[in-house]
Amino acid sequence: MIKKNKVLIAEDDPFIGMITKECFESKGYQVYLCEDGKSAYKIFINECPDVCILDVMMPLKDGFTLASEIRLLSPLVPILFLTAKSLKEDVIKGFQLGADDYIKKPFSVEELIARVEAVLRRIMPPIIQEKNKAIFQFGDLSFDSDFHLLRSCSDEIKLTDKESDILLELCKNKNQITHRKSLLIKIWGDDSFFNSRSLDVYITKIRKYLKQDPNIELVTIRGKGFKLWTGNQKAFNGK
Amino acid sequence: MIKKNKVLIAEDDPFIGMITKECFESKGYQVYLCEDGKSAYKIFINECPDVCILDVMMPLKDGFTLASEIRLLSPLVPILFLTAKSLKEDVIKGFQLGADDYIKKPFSVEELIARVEAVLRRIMPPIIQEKNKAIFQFGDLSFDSDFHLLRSCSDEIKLTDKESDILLELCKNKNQITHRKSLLIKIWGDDSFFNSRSLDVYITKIRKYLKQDPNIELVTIRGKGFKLWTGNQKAFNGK
DNA sequence: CTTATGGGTTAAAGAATGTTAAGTTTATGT
DNA sequence: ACATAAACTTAACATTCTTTAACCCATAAG
Repeated sequence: MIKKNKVLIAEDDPFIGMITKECFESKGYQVYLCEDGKSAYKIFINECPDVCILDVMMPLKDGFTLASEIRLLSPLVPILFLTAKSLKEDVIKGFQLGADDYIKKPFSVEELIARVEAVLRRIMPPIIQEKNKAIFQFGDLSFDSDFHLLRSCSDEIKLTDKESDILLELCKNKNQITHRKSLLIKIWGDDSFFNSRSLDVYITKIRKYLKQDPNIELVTIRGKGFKLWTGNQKAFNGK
Repeated sequence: MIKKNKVLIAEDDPFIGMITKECFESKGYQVYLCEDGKSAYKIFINECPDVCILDVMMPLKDGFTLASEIRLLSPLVPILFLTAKSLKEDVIKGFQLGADDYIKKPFSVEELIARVEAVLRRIMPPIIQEKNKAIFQFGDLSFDSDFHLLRSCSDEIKLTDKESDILLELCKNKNQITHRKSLLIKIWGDDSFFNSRSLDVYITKIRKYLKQDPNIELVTIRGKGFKLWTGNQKAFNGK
């Protein structure tokens, strides 16, 4: 399981705070929301967030002061200011305090998230981006999508790129439908006639591999797509 | 002697370009200014700037296209967009292309510089490690790119220039993909058919050298490029 | 029951890459 | 400047992966 990134949001406008929190949560972040600088500082100490989004004008302790205190504790944690103050001098001051971005209100939450992710992308070791360690288990088989390996108790098959890409999509939707069109777009970029036939060829190949475990079925849903079905749900002897 | 940071500025408005250039120069940067996307690409290849500031709407090649071409060549160089297009969709698109910032016109040059420096501050340590570091370690091997030496505990191989150049690029992107096209352009200057075959020959040679350590793999990513993979990632001890 | 359509399967063609060796160029020592 | 070895490129052939083609069957609609 991938560790959630923690975001500290210090914003005294409850409406903006709530909306922002929800959007970040829907993207899979762990959000810590507070409405003043002092409690933000406490949260920072307790939670060690991966990124801080600070309003500049806040009760008890303003964002600039808070940022400089945070910088003392952690010289590297990303800080983004979020503020209505758009004077050039304020922006410059924000960056001098070691900020990574300075976003003027009103702002779009999508843009804020894009900016946060731009910073995170910068500081995350590339390994983490690249390898999200995706190993799927179904029936007696396990599929390591990073290494394109399909393992059974008895042996191990190296899949080709396309085979692996397609199986990955199917795994992501295990026991649910994977739409033909969405597969085509994700793997080939468009859903032309030939690519569609190509997909069928790969489905045949993948079925051949999956034959190893008779409990696994790659079901066709005519006119819609495919479903990777791991029938034997019941034989779940508590692990 | 501190090396000047090189800034590529692609901006078709001569007035904005000039002002910006002068400001960066006064701050001690080496500036490469051009007014269209095609010449920007050429400058990028020749000069390997430390940061790129790209206008989105430019003659001959737009900033988004240019950015994606640059990303192929260099997955890490910071890119900042500079544009009058402030639609939310455009901003998001910019960040999706791997941009580090997206600045809407009109802007203050001081703010631009502050933003560039915020990004440079972020990446400086790794850049220095990656760019100027002459010695790479992976597995049981170490590669000294200055002296073209590949060492293992037992012996030492002297690589030829091309072998070394290619291995250096692969090392810079250790555990990440190195695109075939980017290698061809960086090493040969163009990606013709014959150079491409030549590259394959070198890959074979390098693989032979790397065989000394079974944990190191030079994986091919069909249709994309290669990845120097050093198996022993040893966990990621959090923190 | 008939037909059009979507899908299954296999084989062959095509494209990308791997490998080795034979040419060609470049650098080096004399 | 010359011979020579090393470095590099081109060629040829092998292998692997992907796409196209051909033919078949199953199912839903009329």
